[in-house]
Amino acid sequence: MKGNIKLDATDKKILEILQKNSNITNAQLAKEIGLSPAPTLERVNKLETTGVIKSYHAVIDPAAVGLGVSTFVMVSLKGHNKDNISKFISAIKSIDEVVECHHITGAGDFILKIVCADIAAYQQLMLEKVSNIEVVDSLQSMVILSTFKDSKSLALPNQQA
Amino acid sequence: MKGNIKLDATDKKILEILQKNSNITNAQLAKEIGLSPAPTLERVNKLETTGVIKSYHAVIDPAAVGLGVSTFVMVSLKGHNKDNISKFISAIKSIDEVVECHHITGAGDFILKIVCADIAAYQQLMLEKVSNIEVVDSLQSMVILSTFKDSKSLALPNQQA
DNA sequence: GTTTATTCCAAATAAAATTTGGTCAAAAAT
DNA sequence: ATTTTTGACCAAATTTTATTTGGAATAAAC
Repeated sequence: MKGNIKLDATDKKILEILQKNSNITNAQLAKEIGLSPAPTLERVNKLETTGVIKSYHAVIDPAAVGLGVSTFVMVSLKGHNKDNISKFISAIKSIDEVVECHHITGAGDFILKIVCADIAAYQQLMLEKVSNIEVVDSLQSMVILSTFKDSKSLALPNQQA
Repeated sequence: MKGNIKLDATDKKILEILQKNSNITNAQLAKEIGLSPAPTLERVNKLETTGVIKSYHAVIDPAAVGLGVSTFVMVSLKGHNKDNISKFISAIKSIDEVVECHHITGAGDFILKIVCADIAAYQQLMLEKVSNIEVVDSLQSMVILSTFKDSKSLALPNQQA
């Protein structure tokens, strides 16, 4: 039930613009895509109700709120069975500093993205929370030294419906 | 010049709410934080002008627009000098499918997040674009099988100003 | 204890979103 | 081939929301 929504060039323009800046007014959006406000709004509403647009978020500067350490962590589990995986996932979901958790192919089983205040907080988080999840076997941390690209826009492919 | 902005409990509430849903009306936001619309708006504006809130974005469903493959790629460069690093970064910035690029400690030098249509598109992207960056030494791909957490909200730490 | 800064509210105003009614053109049906 | 239906659109009215204003209350500075 996904991927079968037809998007024309106008819809794509809307998605490109709203991914870059969702605080644009409907009137301005209408002007940029070359339509009047009424059908523009209608299209945006349709994109929302069909689930193409999932949500809208403010992005904050981590440094400005005292979040100085971001990391990726590769996690290997003790067993790869469904039960262990769901135990791991539910434990991870309760840790606020873990902002992403993906099941992956390759070296590890999961990759996490963690954002927290400083190295001390990170150490404590890893020792007291992540390491303590019983099904966790090994952890490999990669500390982010600096971020050169963090686009909030996905490049839209040429539909192959 | 970062991290020295004082945020009280009300500001934090605002940030928590706007990270979760930036499309809330100012009136509703005011109600949720227990203030009237005027000072609420004033606080939001201040958070924007001081750079605490960086931007606002719509999040789209990758599957709904035909983006079926997401990966992390660990990249090692041939040399770790400034010149090679800046060559790599500028090449990466021009590839739309690369949505994130972080300089990291640990196994590789950089980690990328890539989102594209399918495995064929991914292969082509890697072969024709990423591998072709001259300073790239080795690449290790991790394909995302499924995503269990992708929070757009950072957990705000207790200020230590 | 006065002044100065903030922070806030209620109410007025301005701007924006949303609805409405109807036109037009393309596609489907007859 | 003509009619009907459908979908997308626009202009303008209406409703909702954002924003400004002026002033009160509070707390910090002097």
